[in-house]
Amino acid sequence: MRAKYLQIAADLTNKIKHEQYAAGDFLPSEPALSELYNVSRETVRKSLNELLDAGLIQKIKGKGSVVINAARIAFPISNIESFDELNKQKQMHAATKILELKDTQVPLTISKHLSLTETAATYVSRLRLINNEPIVVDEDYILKKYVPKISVEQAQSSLYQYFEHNLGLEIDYATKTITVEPASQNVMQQLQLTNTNLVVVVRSLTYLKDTSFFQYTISQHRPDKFKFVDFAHR
Amino acid sequence: MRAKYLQIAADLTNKIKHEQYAAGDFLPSEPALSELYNVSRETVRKSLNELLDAGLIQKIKGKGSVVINAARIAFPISNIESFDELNKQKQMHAATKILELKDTQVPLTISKHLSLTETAATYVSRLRLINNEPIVVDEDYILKKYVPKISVEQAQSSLYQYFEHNLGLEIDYATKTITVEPASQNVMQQLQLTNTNLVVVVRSLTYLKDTSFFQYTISQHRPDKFKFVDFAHR
DNA sequence: TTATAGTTCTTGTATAGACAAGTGTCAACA
DNA sequence: TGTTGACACTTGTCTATACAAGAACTATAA
Repeated sequence: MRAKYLQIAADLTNKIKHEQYAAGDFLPSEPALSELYNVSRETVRKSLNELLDAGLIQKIKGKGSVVINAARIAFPISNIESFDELNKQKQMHAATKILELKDTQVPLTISKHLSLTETAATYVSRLRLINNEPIVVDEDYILKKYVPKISVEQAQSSLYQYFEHNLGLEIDYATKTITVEPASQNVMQQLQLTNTNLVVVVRSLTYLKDTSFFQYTISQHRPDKFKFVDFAHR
Repeated sequence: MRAKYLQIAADLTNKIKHEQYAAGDFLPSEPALSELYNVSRETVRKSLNELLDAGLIQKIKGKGSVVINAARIAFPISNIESFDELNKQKQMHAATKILELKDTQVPLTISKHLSLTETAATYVSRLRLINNEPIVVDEDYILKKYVPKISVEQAQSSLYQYFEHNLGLEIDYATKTITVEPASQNVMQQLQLTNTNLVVVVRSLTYLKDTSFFQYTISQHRPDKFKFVDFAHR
C-alpha cells in the first residue's frame, strides 16, 4: 500500500496531465483538497510538495497553487533529442551493440577518490543506436560485490531493470558531470564522427540506498544528438 | 526572522561542512535532534529534508541519517570548470565585456511558444572572460514589463543582483536545456575558437514568484571550459 | 473619489501525539 | 549450535490544532 500523499500526488499529476487542471489554473485550496481526499491538510501539503519538486505547480503564499504551463518544461528549443527521450517515443527503433564485456578493476581515479576497499568490477562497453544511427557509447564499471556476474544477454537489455527487479538492488542517487572532450579514435569511429572530434561526456557515480558506491558510468554522446533538460528552483 | 527549520538546516549544514559530523557518520536521531534544538520532531524532519535535497545526507529507514561524503558531490573528474565555479574561487580574475545593448522583441520562437502578450525586451550580449581568456557569450532578453531600463553599468556587473536587490524582483525557477551546436562566425571569433566550431549552448527560461515569464538567456560556452554538475535522487 | 482598516480567504510554520515499518540486539528456546 | 522471537531503537506516515503572514476584497471614513 503506497502512502496516501503519494497516491494523491499521482492523482493530481494525472489530472494536470489530462488538463482537468489546466495550465495557469489554481488548484483547489489545501483545505478544499483536504476535504476532497478526506485527509489532513499536512498530508495534502506533502502531496503538493511532490508536484512542486516535479515542477508541475508553483505555490504562491496567500494565493494558492498554480499549474505551471507544461510547455514551459520540455521546451523544444532545438529538435535535438537525447537517447532516453527518443527511447520513450516508441516510434524509434533503439538497439544496443555490446562492444566489450570483461572483468576488471574500477579506474584508479575513482577508487582512490572514493577510498574504495573492494574494486573488482565488471566492465561493459556498449554502443547505442537509434534507427541504425550510432548515438552513444556507454562504459559501465559495476562492482562485483553487488553484481557478481553479468551475461551478454543481460547487457543487451536494460541493466537497471536487471539490477532492480532481479537482484533487488535499490538505487538511491547519482552524481553526474557533463563536459565536452575530444574523443578517442575508437569512439570517433563507433559514433561515425567526421566533422568534429568532440563528444559530450556524462560521467555518473551511482549509489545504493545503503549509501554504498555501486556503479561508474561514462557515456560519450554524439554532440549533435545530445540534449539535457534541467528544472531548477530558486 | 527565518523559520526555525531553516535555521536548524543551516546549522547542521555548517557542522557537516566543518566536519563536526564527518562523512559516513550518522547524525543524531530525529528525537535526539528534536531535544537538542528544542523543537518538535516534525520541525527536525523539515530541516533534514533540506539537507536531503541538497545531497548532504541520505536517510535510511530504521537506521538514521548518514552524512554523504562531500568528495562524492563535486568530483573533479576533469579539471575543466564552469564560469560560475571559477568565479567563486576568487583567485581568478573575472571580467565582462558588453558586446551589445539594445531594445528589441523577445524571439518569436519563445513568445509564440509561451503565448506572450507583451514582448518588448532589452537585449544584452556580453562576453565573459577569466584571466583574459574568453569563456562564455551570454545573450539575455529581459522583458521591459519588469525591467524598463538597463544601463551599461548595470549590465557590466551582476544583473541578478540588480534585479533582486534594487528592483525587488523575486526569481523563482528556471528551465534549462543544454545542447552542443555549431557557433556563428561572430561567436567563434569572440570565443577565439580555432580547433572546432562547436559550442555548448545553455538556454534558460526564467520565471518570477508570480509565475510570469521574465527572461530568456542563451549562453554559448567554449566547449573546453564547460562543466555541469548534477545531483539526482532515485 | 481616494485612502484606510477590517475581514476572510490563501499558504507557511510549528506542535504533540499516534501508529506503521525497517533494523539490530540479545535472550530464550529447540 | 543455530534459530526464533521479543524488544528497543530508528525513520515514515498521518492526524488535529494553532497561529503567523501574504493577498484580495469590502465597507467605512476622510
